[in-house]
Amino acid sequence: MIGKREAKKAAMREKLLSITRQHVVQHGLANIRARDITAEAGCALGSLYTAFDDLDDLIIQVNSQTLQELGERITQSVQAKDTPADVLVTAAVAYMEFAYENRNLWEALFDHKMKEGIPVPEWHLQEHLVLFKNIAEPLGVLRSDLPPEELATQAKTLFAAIHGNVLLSVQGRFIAVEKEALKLQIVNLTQIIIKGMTR
Amino acid sequence: MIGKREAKKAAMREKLLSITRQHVVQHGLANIRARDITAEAGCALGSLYTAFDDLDDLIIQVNSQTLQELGERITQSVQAKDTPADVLVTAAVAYMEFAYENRNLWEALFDHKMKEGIPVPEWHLQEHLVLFKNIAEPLGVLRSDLPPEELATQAKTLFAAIHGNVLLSVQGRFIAVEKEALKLQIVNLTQIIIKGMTR
DNA sequence: GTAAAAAATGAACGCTGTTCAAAAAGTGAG
DNA sequence: CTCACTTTTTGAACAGCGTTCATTTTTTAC
Repeated sequence: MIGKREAKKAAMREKLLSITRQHVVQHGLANIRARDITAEAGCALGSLYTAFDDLDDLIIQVNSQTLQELGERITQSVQAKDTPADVLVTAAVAYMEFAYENRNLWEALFDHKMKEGIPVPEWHLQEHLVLFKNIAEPLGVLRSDLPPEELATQAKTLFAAIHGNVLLSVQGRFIAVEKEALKLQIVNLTQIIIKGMTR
Repeated sequence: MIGKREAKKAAMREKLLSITRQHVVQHGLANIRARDITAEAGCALGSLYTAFDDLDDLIIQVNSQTLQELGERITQSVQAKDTPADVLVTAAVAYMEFAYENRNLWEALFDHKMKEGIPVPEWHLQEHLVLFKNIAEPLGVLRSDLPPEELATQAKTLFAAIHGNVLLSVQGRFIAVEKEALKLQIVNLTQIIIKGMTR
């Protein structure tokens, strides 16, 4: 009976993680409580701290999952597209749709702040790069004249522009909250920027 | 000696407000504590709750001030500009510079969340409209063919695109943190979108 | 079977925003 | 000025939070 400890520990981590994820989905990041999570998991309050460093750690794990799913969703959406412009518009729409359909998970990605002085672990920062993964390449096809560094900057600019629109819309700030209206807006903006960038 | 009560109450509000504002400037929204504010004001903890409804109310007052200053800054920056494109680029740069030079105040505008179930007061939502005030008009000159409603949508899209870039940069997410680099990026993006929108 | 190692437990700690009974201060009439 | 009344100030108290830690329980290896 070797490895029973590790198995139980891994099972506990998984249980706490999935419960936390579901809690974020249903009640949002702001309503995550250590006591709620452990109560629902049927374990003691302290067990959370043998499975994870602290709540920040636990939430980062949730966000890590979300980023992976988001990345897969975007990658999958651009599979059948052939023109670079098509890829970019499709990726932007996929991003927007994911945010809209998984509002609380998506908001947690950007609302979560580490406690004072503790930096976000490097491996998790790296995970955020999936957000550009599908942008830099098609943009490179459109602008083969640009040096890689400049291309990366433009890709980030494009992403940030789309992100800003999705953000203000999902938050219900100023912008239309309706999904279809936002989709049109995102397609419109993406095309505008592509045209502007490839002139 | 009439109105001494009102005067003291107003003075207390002003004192707590300015101290809170300074605290946000120096330590950020996340580090605002009722006990710190009242201690620095030299009054009892409970006094905060006769001057303001709660911490959310106090923070909204700070944000209200910030929005007013931000609005004035943008309005002032576009005074001498004559072409619509010039106005838009200048306003975008002014927005970015304000965010950069008043990072904590600016972040508080978008980081602050009301407690569960309590909506942001309508008058404060209205204050956010200063952010477009200087966008819709010059855009209307460039696109006199568009109906007002469509124009408003485009203005919001433009603002959100710029906002997204400023946000990710100020947060140090992905994008360049250097001020001059961001400025170039903002000018570039704004021009791209103007071109794309006025084709 | 037994001793060492790891994990689970939940009471306790320190901090938070908010409340509220009591004390203090301001107000207006006589 | 005095006195009743109203409003504000006060800070102890409360409920809730994340986190810690001595104690107990479980797992491991011999």
